[in-house]
Amino acid sequence: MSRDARWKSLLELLVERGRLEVEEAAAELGVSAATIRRDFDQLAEQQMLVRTRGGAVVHGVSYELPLRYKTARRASEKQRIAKAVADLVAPGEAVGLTGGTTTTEVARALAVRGDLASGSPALTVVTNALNIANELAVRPQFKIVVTGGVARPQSYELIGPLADGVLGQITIDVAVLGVVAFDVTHGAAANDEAEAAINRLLCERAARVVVAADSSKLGGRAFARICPAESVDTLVTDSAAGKETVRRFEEAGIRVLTV
Amino acid sequence: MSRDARWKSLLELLVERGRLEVEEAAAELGVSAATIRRDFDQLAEQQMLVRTRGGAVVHGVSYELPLRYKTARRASEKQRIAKAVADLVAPGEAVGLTGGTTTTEVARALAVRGDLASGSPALTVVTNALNIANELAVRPQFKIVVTGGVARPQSYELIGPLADGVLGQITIDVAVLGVVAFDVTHGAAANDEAEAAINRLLCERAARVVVAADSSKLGGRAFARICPAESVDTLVTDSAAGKETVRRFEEAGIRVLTV
DNA sequence: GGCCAAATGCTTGATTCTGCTCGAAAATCA
DNA sequence: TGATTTTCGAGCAGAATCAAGCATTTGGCC
Repeated sequence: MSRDARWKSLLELLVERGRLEVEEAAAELGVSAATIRRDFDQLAEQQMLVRTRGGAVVHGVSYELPLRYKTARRASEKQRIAKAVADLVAPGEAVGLTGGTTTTEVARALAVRGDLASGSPALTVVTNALNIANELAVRPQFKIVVTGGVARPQSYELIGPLADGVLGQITIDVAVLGVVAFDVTHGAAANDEAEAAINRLLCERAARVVVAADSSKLGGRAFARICPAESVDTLVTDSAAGKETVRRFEEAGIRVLTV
Repeated sequence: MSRDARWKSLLELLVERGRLEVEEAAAELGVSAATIRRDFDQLAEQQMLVRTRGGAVVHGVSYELPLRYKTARRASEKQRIAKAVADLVAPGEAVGLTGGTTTTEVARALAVRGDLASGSPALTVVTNALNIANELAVRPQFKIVVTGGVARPQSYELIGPLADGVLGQITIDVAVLGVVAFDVTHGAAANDEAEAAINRLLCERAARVVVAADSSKLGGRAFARICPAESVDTLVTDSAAGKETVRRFEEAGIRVLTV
């Protein structure tokens, strides 16, 4: 197991449990305790965790936010969804991407789309997600516009009033929303109200709104509402979505793509 | 199999799996490990992936932040300079970082500064460099403010009027400039006029201005001027800087640190 | 066909990583 | 306080990986 994979696993276990012992981690990952100690020391040097005698604890008091670091769940569904979303974008358009694992996959799918390969800015991408901007920045076929703002703690999303100001100055063709819940009556929702506010603004500036959500997100609710279902034009989800669920979305006037 | 086809396959496999090992890829494509290593190196140079020992990972998901990046020229000078610059920042301050390899090292040096370890936002970092924001975003000890704007082609710097608007709303304690040339009479300069404009704005919002430049940058000129030498409070450079050069900066009222 | 440049594969010396051992320091318990 | 146990840190050897150089092959071009 490479060091990258080991570090990733260690951080995952750590945010999940809050604290991790050397021997415990060594047994779990199948490496020696000495290696784990070295890993802990190196991660501690980078302030990714705090060493304790015999183990390590998460840095600071943030016992929350496990999701960003989890190995993406439902990876293959997400990739299929991402591919389908990418195909909804025409060359030359301006597309807005919110943060999240699904939208990150959309960004990657856009990056490998052959018909965008050449031509100067074949696509304009507007995003408040640092990781997406960072991945696409060096590709010559993209023009990347970043909203600015304050990074949400331990996350890659930019939020806050600074971002609002920038978004007010642009319009886009299609907004792709990564959501934590999407329902006909409750609409699309995010975990954080500031995040939801940015996403809402992005929707308002867009001619078309696409929600990318695997089937586990459908029909649920979450704390911060982004927009009502009527604002959404297209939903892309996986084929595990129930027939009844799909029908209700379609009755609400939303085009549903299942992949 | 041609190199193009090989690169295409490698990137496809990489996007699909997230990470790829040298031997694994060599076996899969039927070429030698040396070729794969060269391919990985070349693709990494183009920022299409991130090299790790024994393999490569998708660009953007690596935790191996400061370790693999030893490839930059004058790496050790840059790291010493970066360390010294980081020590000029007091806990709780707001520091502005422009783009560039030297300032990226400053960001990494700040990340490993022990006295910032705890306390909520121990440091506020304002930057227009996507790579810096991305690296620091997950550290709980930093509050990251991104200027927004359009990514400069093939680079990580955000530029343009959108960034101006955001910078106008904030002030910072210390601005760290990465420059391509710095001279007593010609001032500090960058390669690109839009980049210089952002850097200038950052200076104007700062109480203190620090220029981080290795000795090869001193005494030269470059296309786009950022600010006159009088605007700079401190210059941090390496000990290879000529005595006469240093003296002239000091006579201009600039504090010079050589490391 | 002959030539040149680029790409590929192989070898070698150096670097890095990992696991193990041993003495020292720290924590626990009596 | 003192004894015991656990953990740490450093050093070392083996294995894996890397970088560089060199020979061979491939492919284009005249």
